[in-house]
Amino acid sequence: MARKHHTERDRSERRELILDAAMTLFENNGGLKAVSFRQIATVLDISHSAPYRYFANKDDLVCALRARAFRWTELALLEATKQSDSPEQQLELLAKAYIDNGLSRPHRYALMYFNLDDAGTDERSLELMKAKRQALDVCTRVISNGQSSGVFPDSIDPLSASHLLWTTAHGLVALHIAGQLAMGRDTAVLAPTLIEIMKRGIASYRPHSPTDVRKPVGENHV
Amino acid sequence: MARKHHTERDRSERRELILDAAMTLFENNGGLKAVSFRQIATVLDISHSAPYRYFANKDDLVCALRARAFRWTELALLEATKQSDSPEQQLELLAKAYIDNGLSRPHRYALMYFNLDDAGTDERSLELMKAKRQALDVCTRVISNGQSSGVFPDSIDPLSASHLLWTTAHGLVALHIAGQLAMGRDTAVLAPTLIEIMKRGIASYRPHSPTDVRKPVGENHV
DNA sequence: GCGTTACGTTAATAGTGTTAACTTTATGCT
DNA sequence: AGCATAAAGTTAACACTATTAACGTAACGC
Repeated sequence: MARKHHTERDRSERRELILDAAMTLFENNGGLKAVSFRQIATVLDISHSAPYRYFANKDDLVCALRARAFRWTELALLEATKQSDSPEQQLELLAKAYIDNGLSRPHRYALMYFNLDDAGTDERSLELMKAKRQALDVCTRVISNGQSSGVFPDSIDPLSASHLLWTTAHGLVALHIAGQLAMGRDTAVLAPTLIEIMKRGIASYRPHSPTDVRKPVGENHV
Repeated sequence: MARKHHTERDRSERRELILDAAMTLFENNGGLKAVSFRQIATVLDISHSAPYRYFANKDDLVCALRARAFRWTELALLEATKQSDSPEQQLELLAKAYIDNGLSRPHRYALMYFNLDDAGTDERSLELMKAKRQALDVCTRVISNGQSSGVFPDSIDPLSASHLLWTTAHGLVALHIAGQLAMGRDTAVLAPTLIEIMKRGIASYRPHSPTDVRKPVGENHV
């Protein structure tokens, strides 16, 4: 029974309702396997093909779920940066928040990353890309602020630096939740070591082309 | 029609045949979605439930596939180390081989890692763990050799160092093939930067208490 | 030769994504 | 007001999937 429609707001409300149900199924049962149009329809008490009016197919729905997960990540990162005003501490808090978030919610983390991107150009893919970008920007801004106030060396641009940190943190979290890092070594020990090494590495890093070095960096930073 | 049996060799031969078919389906169609017992049975001209005599279920079969992928990785890494006798060059070759391998075969890489480990204790899981461990050991040996000959600092134990390098390389490859690193930054540029930073970081790294890191750490979980 | 047993087969169950054809219903227009 | 329209929802169907049970069959050890 279609109640009301034609208003764009109502449509997206129902869309969100479907996503809510899908995300609940995902979180409760731990995995995409438990997320099916039929299960969603059951909990929402609608027919199993009704969600197709809102999502072209399952990939489309999953894409929206992933965007949601990235938005939650952004919120967690934003929350972390509010705990301090010092860019240096903010960066540390950011790393900690990111890693903790990933380790404590492995399925959600896998939802975001364990998936070969189809690199679609439709609306949903753009929404996903935007969500990813906004999460990353939290880090980029902190680095940018730190460089402006002279706390961080500006031998590397903020976006590249963000990508480097993201890459490093992702390696740690992804390997851990994939069960590869449980071979006697503990992630809790590996993480600080990795962070320490990255700090020292970045501090002493100079790009290959000498003209790019705008500011000499000392080894005694950190 | 059962021809011959009771000989363990024949049984594992047929098992390998099934795995061959599964892997071919996987590689050709790019993903686990195309790997089904029925498709395997079709190409092998057997009934769709025959493979169940060799694999308890699909997870079991996939587990065996993953072990295979790790064994191939080990072979690629071994091949790389043969290109040089210097541990320093070997480590560089290792990193390059690992990254190239992952980037050029994203689906196979995803098969290995994009998957939350059930941490099963059955025979198949042990086979998988062993394959992983043997691949990692290639790196551990190179580092160990380098330390013995004084080329690498021994401020960190070889296994920990291997994990660190693995983590770093995995972050790069995993993020790239998940499509997250295609935002203007090129992985080909990011990779050398990351390697450079890691080199500098490890070179200047000193553990907090020198005896701490050289010993494996117990299972204090996060 | 004969029973055991692994191997293989068919049939059936239950669940999935997806599409098509149909019905309902709220809305905007006349 | 009434009516056409288009969105939303429904049912039915198709073509897959994993998995299991019941049933043959052929090779091996005895």
